Amino acid sequence: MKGYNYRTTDNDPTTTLPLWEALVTDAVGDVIEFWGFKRNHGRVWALLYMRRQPMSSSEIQEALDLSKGAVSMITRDLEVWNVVSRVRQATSSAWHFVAEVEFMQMIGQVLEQREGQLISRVATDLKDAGRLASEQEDMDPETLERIERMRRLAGMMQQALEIFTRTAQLDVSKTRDLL
Amino acid sequence: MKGYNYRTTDNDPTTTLPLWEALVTDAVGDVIEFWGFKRNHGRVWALLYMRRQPMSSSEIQEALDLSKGAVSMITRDLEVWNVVSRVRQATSSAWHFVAEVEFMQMIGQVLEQREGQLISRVATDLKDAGRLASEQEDMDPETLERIERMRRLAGMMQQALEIFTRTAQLDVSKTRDLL
DNA sequence: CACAAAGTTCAAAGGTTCTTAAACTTCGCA
DNA sequence: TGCGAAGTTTAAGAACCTTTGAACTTTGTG
Repeated sequence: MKGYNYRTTDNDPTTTLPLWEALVTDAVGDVIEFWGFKRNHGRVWALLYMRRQPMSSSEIQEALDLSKGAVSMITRDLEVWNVVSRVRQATSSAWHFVAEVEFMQMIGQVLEQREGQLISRVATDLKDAGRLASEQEDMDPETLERIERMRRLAGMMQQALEIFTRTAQLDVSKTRDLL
Repeated sequence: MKGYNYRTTDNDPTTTLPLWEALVTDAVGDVIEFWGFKRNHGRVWALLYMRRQPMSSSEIQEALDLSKGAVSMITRDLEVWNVVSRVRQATSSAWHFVAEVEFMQMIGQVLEQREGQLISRVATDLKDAGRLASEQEDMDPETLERIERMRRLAGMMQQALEIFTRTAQLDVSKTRDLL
């Protein structure tokens, strides 16, 4: 269990997260990491989601033990993905952040575009390979067929992933009131 | 475009793959890497799938420019996942490898188990977090509700991934004759 | 405008994962 | 059994990704 950061028994001068909050932020961090994002993207989102109160960069930094630079980069990513937004607080001149709730939707979108790029590159490469192979003399026609099959395999993966992302978003909208 | 390894114009003494084969193996390598496997798992499988002929370790090693140890480890993984099998050739005392065709199925299985472990760990952690939080005095009941919601979020992801893997396998069986 | 606080950037450090190469083990065969 | 070839293991290090920290830029305020 790596990276856990909880209040120790001694009276630590730095403000650390209570264990239950650390468990939640790290759990979300692990899930999001599985989907190819950074662990800290999930940790920051989860923290903001739990504390309704908008939090400043320095509060996030302290709570999750990150550097100033890391908080800046992570919040920018989350903002671009529309899962966090930046608000002004009357009491302070610094920006504060709040969590949006379309988390699954965001995962779906980002996966879909990452995967779209990949698949189109793969499709081009396999098309090129097929063309080059067929120009070859003494080329086994079965080999050409096998290249074609791999192309279909790639297409199938794309379809399957699309189904996944669509399902994820459906599930979310079905339970929108829950999140 | 990283890692491409194709025949250059000069007459290279080492036996390299013709460009079209390199395109195919690398394309499959990229796809498989996206799913969290190693690029070389995909490259080896694709090579074996294209050449029907069973290939020895040293042939694979030379064709894809891998080390002896790498070929040993990669073929072991592929064998464990049942996408490659080891056969004896009359002409040689060395093991030879052939590709099985249940490639999507394998991806689904491995993802499902990896993801199963993750989700069950996350579920426990969130349950613990909820328990600890509720033991806290002056705990906001909305916060408890939010932890509960994240637990459902994790469950939804599990479901969505299950749907994905099931769909992938369905797609495969629907087109079994194709691959 | 000037200063301080907030926010951003990026080279370098720190981690993690992958690959290699050499030592080691196993296998097949005479 | 003994030898060479085949196959496996693993420690070292290469490659890759993330995070840090310090310099730099921007913003807000007196």
